[in-house]
This record gives sequence, structure tokens and C-alpha cells, in this order.
Amino acid sequence: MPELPEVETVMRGLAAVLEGRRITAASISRPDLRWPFPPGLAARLSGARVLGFRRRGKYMLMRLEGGESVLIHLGMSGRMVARRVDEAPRPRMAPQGAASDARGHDNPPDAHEHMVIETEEGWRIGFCDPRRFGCVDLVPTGREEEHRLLAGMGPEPLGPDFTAAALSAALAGRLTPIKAALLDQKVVAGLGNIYVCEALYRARISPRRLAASVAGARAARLVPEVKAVLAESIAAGGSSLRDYVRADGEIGAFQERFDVYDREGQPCPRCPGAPACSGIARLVQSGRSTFYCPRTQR
DNA sequence: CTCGACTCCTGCTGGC
DNA sequence: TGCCAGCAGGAGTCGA
Repeated sequence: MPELPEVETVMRGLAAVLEGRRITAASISRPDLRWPFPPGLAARLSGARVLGFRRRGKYMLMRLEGGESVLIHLGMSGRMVARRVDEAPRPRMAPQGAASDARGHDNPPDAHEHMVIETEEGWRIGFCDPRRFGCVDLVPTGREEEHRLLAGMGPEPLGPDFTAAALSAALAGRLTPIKAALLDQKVVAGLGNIYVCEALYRARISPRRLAASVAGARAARLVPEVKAVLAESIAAGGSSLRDYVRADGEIGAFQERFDVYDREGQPCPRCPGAPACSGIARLVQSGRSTFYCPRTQR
């Protein structure tokens, strides 16, 4: 489930292969993902040189020569798989080893590969998205922020605009739990379920706390923890859960460092042996799992 | 305006 | 050992 660090990692992988290169071929294998592909996408990609990449929240923007940028969202299951054109597809990477491959029921490696582009240097990039929650669109370069999916998005959490004061202002008056508010991309761009849980844990803030009450000292605690957990994850190459794989096919390592996410019942790293701490708890908020330490998060 | 429920989709997991 | 229900969740949409 790509969140900001995973998108950043994928984007860096793509940039290494595509930046400054010319796209020699592009193809689309179905009419839509979450929404229809823009008309003529394959034709507009073919022959264009890739000038650069940037990221906005969980969106990647690939700038093409000719004044257009490609907007890409990986959704929940999106992967970018890069390989040489003349290379056989590599088997899908199984998180627990190759055991499941032997049963023969697995999809072929290229299943759900909905968009493919190739470069003059012989690279072939496939966008796989089994659940098809991702999307691809075209937007005029320089006007990306006006795109309906980017307009109104909150500050970049790693940027200078994401401050305690800005967060407090965004949360003022909001009666929803802080957990839900941080998932709102209009409050801050790029956080998902995993990093919200991790940041709240680090900041010792209860996920159930009223968003509006996260101001002052609490906001001042939370903002640096959000930045830290994201920066650490990017440095580790993102986290890799289930079907998410980096552009280069290697899996990220950050999931080994989760303090709370998906660790229900395990000891809280912050209170080892504390009799009052019953370990990491799980609760469901707006239909999603939240993991936290009931003793130290208030 | 704000918030929560619902929806999309497929692969993986766990319980029987 | 195999089957299948249930869960996973980003984010737009809609109804209260």
C-alpha cells in the first residue's frame, strides 16, 4: 500500500531509468484503471522525452517534452516493474520466499500490467495494478496543482510549510479523531494508515483524540515525528507489504522497523515489561485498523 | 460544512 | 489438504 515513502522510492527508481531518455513505445492494455486513461495517452507518450520527475503527496508527476506531464497514482496495489526489453519477466516476488510459486496457481508475472513504456536504451517499464485503484492522467506542465486530484491538497509533510502552526490551523474545529484527520490529504499530503499509526505512536498521541485538540505542544510533538518516520522510511527504501515492490524489483526494508503497525498483541517497544502495558492494541476507526499503545498514547 | 458509510478491486490469510 | 469468506485499504462520492 504505497504511501509517501513508497511513492518516493518508486519515483526515484523510475527517474534513474527514464530521466532524460526518450520513450520509444507505449501501450495501454485496458480502457481504464480507477478512471479512464486519457485519450491518446499511448500516442502522446510514444516519442516523447522524459524531462524529469516530481512527487506531490502520493502522486508522481513525469514531465514530458512538449508541455505535458503524466500524473500517476499507484492506488493500493500499484507497482512499477522495470526490466530490459529482451529480458524474460521475472517471477513475482513472494514475500515469504518461493514456496507459493511451486503450486502453479500464480498469475503470470505480467498479469495486471496495464501500461507499458519502453525507452531507446532498451528499458521496459510496466505499471501493474491488480486492484486497479490507481490512475494515470495527463496535465499541462506548470498547471499540475490545478488538476482536480491535486487541487486542495495539504502541505508536503517533508516540506517547510508543514509546521505545528499549519497543522493546528488545519485541524482547528475538526471533530473527527486525529487518526482520521491525518489520513485526509487536505490536512497533510501523503500519509496513509501505516505512517499515521507510527507517527501518532512516536508522538504519544492517542489515535482517538479529537483532531481539534491536537494543537500547541501536541502539534509541536507530532510534526517532527511525522517528518522523522517518513524520512527514515525513505532512507530504508520504503516498506514492502504484500504486493508492493520497488521499481527495481527489490523490496524495501522499513516494515521491519514498524513500532506498532500490524503488531497487535506484541510488546510495546516503549514500555518493555511495564505491568500496566498490555502491548500493542488494535481498534477500528472509519473501517480501518489502528494500532497503538493505550498506555503511552493519550 | 463536516463527517462517516459505502464503493471500487483482487490477492492473501486463516479457519474450518 | 482445499476451499472460500473475510480482510486489506486510498480516496472519491454521497447522504445524514
